Amino acid sequence: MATSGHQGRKPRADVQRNRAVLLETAQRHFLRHGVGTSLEAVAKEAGVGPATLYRHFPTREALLAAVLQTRSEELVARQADIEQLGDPAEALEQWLRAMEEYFSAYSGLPEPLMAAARAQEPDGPLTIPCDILITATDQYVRAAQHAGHVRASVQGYDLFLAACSLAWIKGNGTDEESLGRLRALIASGYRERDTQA
Amino acid sequence: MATSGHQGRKPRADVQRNRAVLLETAQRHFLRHGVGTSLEAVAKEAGVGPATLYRHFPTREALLAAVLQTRSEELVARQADIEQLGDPAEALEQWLRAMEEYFSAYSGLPEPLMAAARAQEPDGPLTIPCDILITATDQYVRAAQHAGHVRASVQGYDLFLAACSLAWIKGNGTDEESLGRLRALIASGYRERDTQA
DNA sequence: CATCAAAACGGATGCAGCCTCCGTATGCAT
DNA sequence: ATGCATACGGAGGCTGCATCCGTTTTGATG
Repeated sequence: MATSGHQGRKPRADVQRNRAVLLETAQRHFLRHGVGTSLEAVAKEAGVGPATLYRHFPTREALLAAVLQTRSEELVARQADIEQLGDPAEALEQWLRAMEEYFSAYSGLPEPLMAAARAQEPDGPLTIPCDILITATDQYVRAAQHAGHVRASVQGYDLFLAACSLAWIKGNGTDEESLGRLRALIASGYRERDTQA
Repeated sequence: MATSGHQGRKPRADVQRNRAVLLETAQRHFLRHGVGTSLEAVAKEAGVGPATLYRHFPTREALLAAVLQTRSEELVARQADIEQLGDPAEALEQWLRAMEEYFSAYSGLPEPLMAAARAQEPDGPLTIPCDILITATDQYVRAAQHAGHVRASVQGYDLFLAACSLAWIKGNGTDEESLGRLRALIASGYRERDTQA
């Protein structure tokens, strides 16, 4: 699959190789140092000059989007699992957890996500992926609402924001205990009160 | 009052003047460009060299703490108002709003606050102020719990985190509508369910 | 296999911001 | 008025970002 389709031209060999090694190196650096890591360092460790990195990925956001692309497969896989259980409330909960973990992959990731989420026109490389996630969340929310498990006032976007926030908090070093309590607090905030088990 | 007390030495005149103008200039720059603003620019506009700024405030965090110090008076004033109303639930809610607005004063403020909040030893200039806020929040929470308005599992620290998150979200440009919904969601998350209002 | 043009590479470079060193100027006590 | 401690601030080293341009690599063609 990769970039998919057949372009008008055939891609050169080293281009693909450089792109691949850049992506892998960037992912490791993002993991270790957060998304704010030095792009020069990434280029150097990838064995290419800075210009090559910028040629492949014009902005830090573009590089980030490309790295996330590979990770998003996990999320899709999770979606398959989630949709197999019939309970919409449980599905929503698991989906939110999946998103939160996805957002927590690299420290500093929530910031650009938030920036992309509020962008109206798809000007940034992250805008489309974000919109997809928000839309997906909204569907889970609606399903749970239809089943009477989630309050009517809640929107998918709200819970996307909540997941982003949780990831942000986690990324800033908060202990798992407090994080768990906050997660529970949010859950009991969006759940319908008169749930008859 | 100022730095309070009587030191072993007497402070020089220009020192105090520089400190004052630096604080005022920094506040304006923080307001306009966020807490990540260029410190060199602050120094230049304050009419002093970079070294002077760093001598007065060794780190960005120190400068930030000093700037916040002046702002914290508003918060104290709010506390007086809040404690006058007898309803603990209402008091907690207003306190959380006050904190959120305080945290939203400058864009980028929540990050260092979070960093300071989890620090064990008071190594950072923001650690003490943060602990004060957390303790205060905990008192409001306990009062509301005692009155049966807030779930027993909730801790002050949790709501401090929540306020921080809301400020962070607001600072990242989210519209007031979504923000309001999320705020309501959190509120109905920490409130006790069987409130016989 | 030799040749060639397009495409990609990467070092060099300019810029901005951080932070520190050290010679100089300033303020305060005497 | 003098002297000394104290504070000042420009210069400079460092890191990271982003771009330009001479050189190299690649793959297509004869």
